[in-house]
Amino acid sequence: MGKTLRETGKGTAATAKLRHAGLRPTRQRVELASLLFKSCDRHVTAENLHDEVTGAGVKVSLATVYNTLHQFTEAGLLRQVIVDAARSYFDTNTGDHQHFFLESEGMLIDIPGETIAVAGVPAPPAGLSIDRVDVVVRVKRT
Amino acid sequence: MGKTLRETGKGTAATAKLRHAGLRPTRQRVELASLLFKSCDRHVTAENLHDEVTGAGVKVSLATVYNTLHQFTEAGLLRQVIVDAARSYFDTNTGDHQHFFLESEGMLIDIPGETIAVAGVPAPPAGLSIDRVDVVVRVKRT
DNA sequence: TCACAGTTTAGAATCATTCTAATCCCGTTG
DNA sequence: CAACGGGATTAGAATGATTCTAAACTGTGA
Repeated sequence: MGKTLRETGKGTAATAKLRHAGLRPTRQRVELASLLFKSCDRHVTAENLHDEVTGAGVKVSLATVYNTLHQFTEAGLLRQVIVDAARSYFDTNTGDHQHFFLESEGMLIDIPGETIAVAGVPAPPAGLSIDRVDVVVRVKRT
Repeated sequence: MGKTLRETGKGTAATAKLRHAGLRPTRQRVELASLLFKSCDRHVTAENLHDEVTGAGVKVSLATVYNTLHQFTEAGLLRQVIVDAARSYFDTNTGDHQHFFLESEGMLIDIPGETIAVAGVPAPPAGLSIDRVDVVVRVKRT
């Protein structure tokens, strides 16, 4: 206990990632980035991540978690997934892919980008261009 | 002014639709159903529909609009569309189809069901079955 | 080390939506 | 046709996620 960032090695990777993204590596951002990017393909909500970081004994306000999630998203480190009217999810996988969504448990599962093919998307109405195509496979317990 | 439901002919169609759905045709529900199903392929939010019915000089509370939208959805008369974290949309087209969504203006546009083909959806994890596949084509002004 | 612009934060504020409990009214019964 | 009973409506409070505000704090370049 009482280990510093340097001692745990937490800082290095996360700090570099933040600097690359043009974000000042503050204690809170480094802490959150460490949690988010330690493992791959994570799906978190603000509340969710706040509990996690708090549970790890680190003091970060919920407002900062919201701010940080949005900043990471703008910086291209995260992607926001809209599948539930009740809350927003953030996905550490920013590449081309889709999702299974189990609403009853708020669970998201990645589907690799090459797996699903969407054909026949019509040209959008005049004056509009396609930003991206989202596919959500809604599932339920059998 | 001062026309009754019978005189305007509003009641008949909407009333029948409500009865079929097993919903008691109250003044508010008939009024809302008339607005919703007068034209095809409408996309409304609760606030949205409340303004419309209020603007038409009919007094319906926002709570009732919410209740009614959910009841209509459960009865299969409407379908809820989740594309925006900020609010819920309800679609009078309950058939198989997808959407263009212009977030900046909260505008939804139907894409007929046969138009888009989604191939390669993997089998869901054990214990889960597919409920439905939603495709949202997010567009922006050019 | 200093200063300052960018950050964090507690708490208030906001927004959509839901809940509550009282009142109302549709449809049936007598 | 009036009474009744249970579903429906409603105003207003409550909720829950998210955002805002204004003050306190902290990386970072000089």
